[in-house]
Amino acid sequence: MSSTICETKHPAFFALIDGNNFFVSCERVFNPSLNNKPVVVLSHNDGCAIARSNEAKQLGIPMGAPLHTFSHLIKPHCIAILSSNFELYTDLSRRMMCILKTCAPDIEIYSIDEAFLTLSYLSATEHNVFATRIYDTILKHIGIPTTIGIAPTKTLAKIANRQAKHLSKIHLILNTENLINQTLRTTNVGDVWGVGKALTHTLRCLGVYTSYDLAQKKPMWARQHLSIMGERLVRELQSIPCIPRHINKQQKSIQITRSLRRNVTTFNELSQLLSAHATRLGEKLRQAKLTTSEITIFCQTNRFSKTPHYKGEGSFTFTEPTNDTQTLIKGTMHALIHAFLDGHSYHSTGIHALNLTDEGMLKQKALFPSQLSQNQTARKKCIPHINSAIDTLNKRLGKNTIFWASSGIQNDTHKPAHSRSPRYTTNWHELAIVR
DNA sequence: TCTGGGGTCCTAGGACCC
DNA sequence: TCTGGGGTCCTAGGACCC
Repeated sequence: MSSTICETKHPAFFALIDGNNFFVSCERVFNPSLNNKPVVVLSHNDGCAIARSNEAKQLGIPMGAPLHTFSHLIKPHCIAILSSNFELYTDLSRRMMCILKTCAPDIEIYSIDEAFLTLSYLSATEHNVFATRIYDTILKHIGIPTTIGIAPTKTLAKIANRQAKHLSKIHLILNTENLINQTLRTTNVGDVWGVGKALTHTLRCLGVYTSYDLAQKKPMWARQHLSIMGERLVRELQSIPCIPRHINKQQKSIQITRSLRRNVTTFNELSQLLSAHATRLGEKLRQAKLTTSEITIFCQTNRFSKTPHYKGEGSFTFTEPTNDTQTLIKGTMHALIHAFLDGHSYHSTGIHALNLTDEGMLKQKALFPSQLSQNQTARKKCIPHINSAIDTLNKRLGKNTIFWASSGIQNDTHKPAHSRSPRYTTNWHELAIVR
């Protein structure tokens, strides 16, 4: 798609493009038999619904619903239940964003299925054609249907996008005061981006029910009653952009958490699970070229169980920032000693890496370097190569081709019950076969 | 039986300093 | 009896997002 970038700046408009029911749409790209059928994609461990087709939404299956709360609908309505396939979704997302990058010079990827484009180089009369072309291009090249909302601020673009979906339209452009007000009047304040349950309650107590009501408030009123977030919201609803662009912001934390298919009670089992988490953390850090200097881990019992809830936490600070798997595992084990309490039945575990810094910083000498023997120094130099070799092998030959013995040989705590679709676009062994 | 995972931002309040 | 005050920094936890 070629769009001329004009020298003359038009008043800024924002476009929000998102993939409809993204994970379901990704599944349908390679499995057309899922079209026009209720489809639900489940979270890790098949716990609850994280994506639903429109047909599944019409059956009343809410976002985040635990599988057992709608399992009675599966057979009578022939609902297709799929385990999540994040490798496929991430790859199709990357492809979708690549197309968007060719559509506009200024793109801000907001999530796996959403991106904002700044349209300051287009005149208002061009928005309609622009949105239609984006929709057509992504559908043709990726196979994902999208919805596009265009408005003077990001918050209004979100509202436009939401309203377009309600009206079963491909796009909605809010470019006049009348249109904006009309849309705000029919949008509950709780449906505004940034307004959650707590804020909805507060706003209702203050007599604010629709987003139009909120847009009528003075920014100072919002600051007094709702803090700086509220003021920002009011201004955005009044067509004054004030959500800053996030440019190349470095990631601040990485976490890996999992709930388990069966509870575990022993230190040994927990240590194996957390060792696997630490291994995954190492992979993620190295992939992002980051290091961490502090980790916290937790192990907790089932929040929904009637028995008293226990959450054990422990942390570990490294003498110097690291992304070495073995070092991360050692730190994790130290932290677990603090967190583990015998006598509990643990249901979920996690590791959280903080104080992330650029990998390049590793090259800086520590202020008080530890005295290492010649052997230790030689080993230290080998560490990045060992990690890199393991990462390459696991990437090429499959996850866990090589793994640390501390993670245990058999692990039946994560296995999903439903089937994951093939990784059509990222794994040679799982390519689609044309007959 | 069965209730996700990975992030960011903001604020209140404690610790600490002078 | 009356036990400073103003500032900064850090952190835990809440709220929110997809």
